[in-house]
Amino acid sequence: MAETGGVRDLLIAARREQILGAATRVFADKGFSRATTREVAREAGVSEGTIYNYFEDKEALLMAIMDMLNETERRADDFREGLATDFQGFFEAYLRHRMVVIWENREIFRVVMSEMLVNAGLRERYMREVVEPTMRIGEENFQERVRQGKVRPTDVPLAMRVVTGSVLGLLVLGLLGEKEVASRWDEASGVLGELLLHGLEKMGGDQHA
Amino acid sequence: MAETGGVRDLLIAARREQILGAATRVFADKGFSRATTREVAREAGVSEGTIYNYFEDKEALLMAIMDMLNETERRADDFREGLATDFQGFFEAYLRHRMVVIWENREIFRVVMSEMLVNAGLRERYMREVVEPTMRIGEENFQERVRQGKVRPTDVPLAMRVVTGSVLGLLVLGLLGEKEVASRWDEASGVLGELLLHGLEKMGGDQHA
Amino acid sequence: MAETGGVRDLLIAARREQILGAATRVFADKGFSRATTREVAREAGVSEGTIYNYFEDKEALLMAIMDMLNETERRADDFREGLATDFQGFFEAYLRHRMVVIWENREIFRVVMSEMLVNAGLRERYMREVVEPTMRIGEENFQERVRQGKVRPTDVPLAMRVVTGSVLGLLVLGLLGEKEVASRWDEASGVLGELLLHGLEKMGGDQHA
Amino acid sequence: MAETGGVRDLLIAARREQILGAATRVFADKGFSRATTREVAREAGVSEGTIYNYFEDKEALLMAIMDMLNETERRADDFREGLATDFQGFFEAYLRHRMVVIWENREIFRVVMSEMLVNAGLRERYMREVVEPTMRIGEENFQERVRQGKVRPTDVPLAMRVVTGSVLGLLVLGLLGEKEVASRWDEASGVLGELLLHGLEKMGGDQHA
DNA sequence: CATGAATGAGCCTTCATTCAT
DNA sequence: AATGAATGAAGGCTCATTCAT
Repeated sequence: MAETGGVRDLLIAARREQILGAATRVFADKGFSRATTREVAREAGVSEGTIYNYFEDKEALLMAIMDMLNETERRADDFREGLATDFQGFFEAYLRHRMVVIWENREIFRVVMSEMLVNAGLRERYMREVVEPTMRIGEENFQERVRQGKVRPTDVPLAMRVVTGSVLGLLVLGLLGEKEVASRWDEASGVLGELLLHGLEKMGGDQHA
Repeated sequence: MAETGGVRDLLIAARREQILGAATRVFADKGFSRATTREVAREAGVSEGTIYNYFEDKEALLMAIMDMLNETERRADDFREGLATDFQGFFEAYLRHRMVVIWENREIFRVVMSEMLVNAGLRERYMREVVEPTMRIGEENFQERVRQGKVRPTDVPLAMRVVTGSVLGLLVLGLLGEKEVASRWDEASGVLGELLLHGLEKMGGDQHA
Repeated sequence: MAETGGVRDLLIAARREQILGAATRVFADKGFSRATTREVAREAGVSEGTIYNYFEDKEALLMAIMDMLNETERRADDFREGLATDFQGFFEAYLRHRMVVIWENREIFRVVMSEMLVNAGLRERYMREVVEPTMRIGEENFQERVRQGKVRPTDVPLAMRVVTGSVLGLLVLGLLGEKEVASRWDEASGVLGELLLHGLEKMGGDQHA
Repeated sequence: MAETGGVRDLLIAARREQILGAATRVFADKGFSRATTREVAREAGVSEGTIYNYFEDKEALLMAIMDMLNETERRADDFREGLATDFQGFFEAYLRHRMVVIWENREIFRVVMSEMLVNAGLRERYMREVVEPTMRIGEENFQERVRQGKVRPTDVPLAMRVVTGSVLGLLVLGLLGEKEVASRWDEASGVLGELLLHGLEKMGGDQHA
């Protein structure tokens, strides 16, 4: 009986995933509001009624998609641990990892970001649950690096936002279909790391002159 | 008679602006699809029917908002001209200017970006009309700077996207309500410029060690 | 002053006709309900507001068109007078005349008939003002012919309807675009007269056997 | 399972009929354009949305009503077969039958005819699908009768239109509410047959004199 | 649990009519 | 008298949600 329940739970979870995946695809294609439950159902291969056995309403689908994104972020953050020594190495590896994970989940980002931009409630929830914790941890790390003298003394909070934002901005460019970014995503993290670490300007000299 | 026509044209243009402003506010608040023409009309202080005397349909409102953004971008680009000498000075001034303009038009960006993320047609039009031309000009500029030896030799196309993306990403963070970015936008361009020019890493070397 | 008034009246009448003609064309093309006052105005070469200086509302346009048809019928009826002698000659001439007049006004019939079929009020008014008087006069004429022994004794009221109906039916066929009827309308009155006077059946013959 | 499907199909067909009947009544009463889907729904005893589960749009209701009429005509035409001998008997029986069928479906005719008069597309479809085939068959029949010497040599195409038109005209008179025709429809076919077969004119000849 | 027909609230849009110029 | 911008009521249609099977 317990095992039957276990199997059933697995089936239920699988069905949920199936519907959620379909919803992500349809929402990404049409946008949340323009997407219809009918099309989500067709894409998932179930009837419209079935969706309501797994989700309270259409909005709950969006929330569940957002939760997937939170999961992703949280897992990605685990990466930060145990990387105490080499700053440049850490930074580049971190960027690379984050960008890989983000790109894999880009369609989820697409849906969630599109809605967040025009939905204050969603936005606040995302900021509170995802961005703020991430920022706080990042800032601490950052501050520590400054204290260690590894990083140029700067406005840590804003620098943190610049780094985060530059990754986010590349993602957005990619989601908008920018061809260079979309086709060379893997290389982009290297260039981004290089710029953020060493800057554009050529060493040795001619600046300010 | 000519003046009457002139006055009339002004009134018509003003009415158009009035409706377009209202649409921008409502769309930014609710999102394009959730926004109703009724609410746009109320916000604009006209009747619903009047909207349709100035715009073909609801989608045309979105397109007109997008056109405002195109205008903005085009005017901002004029800035690039006549700045041939000091790279660092040019770059910082350019960033500052772009960021001011972008932030002033942030609600327009909010609406357009939200829709573009999930509307392929809009996206392609924006890429073709705004992003690609901007990128092309920027790349040429960039390339020239590299040739002049002012800028570290790098992957110019991707570096260009990184710079563009970092501005875009800060904007998105601000639009998402990130408090640091939103409240210190003016300072952000300085930090961004510093990072992009000189990098995070402290000079004189302990990297890799 | 009186003459100025006369000239003015003529201008007013001409403008009325202009609008009414435009309305007839547009209504005939789209149907009363689908036609818009805007299109009537454009077709008439006036502004929408002007229509309302000449007609109470859109329905009044329809009523005025119907009145044109009443006029037509009344004038056509004058024909009946002073034709007392030869039945066959009278009948054929009458048919020919009626059919010419009807065909000339077919677009008016098109509009009015289409609306009457689904508008009880209009229908009743038309029956009362046009059909019933016509029928009454026709029946009297008919009855007299029977009394004179010129016409086969028959059910005069129904025979009257059959004659009227056969003309009406040809008109409807023509309005529906039946090519034979539409292209050979002038010949149709002859064939109709022949059939109604002498019948299809060959004389001297094998009927009933 | 098969039977369940059968029952479901029957229910679906019944629901379709229910909506179509309601649409016919409402359209006949108000005209297609003035009729509202809301009123059709109320008349059918379903919700407005349900209409759209069975018909593409409001126009599809009209088309389906027209199809009912096509069906009717096609079934009525079957009558023509196997009636080879007595012309007068055939003709009278044919008229009687056609008129009964037409009168039974008069409200369908009302709706369709009203729209056809002012809708070229509908008109052409009806001419092509219904009138032209009917005319062709009728003409052949007619021609054969002439060849057999049963029918006075005449302009067969136009004579065919006269016969068809006279039935159509009586229908229109009836639809317009002409009391004699409406209340004595059954007798009308007899009078019509008599007139079309033998004509109005008294035999034994005072014609032309 | 799955289904999909039924529902009806609500949206975009049209258009007859008004009225200030 | 002519104009045409403004109005807002009303209609066709969509779609999230419910529920009987």
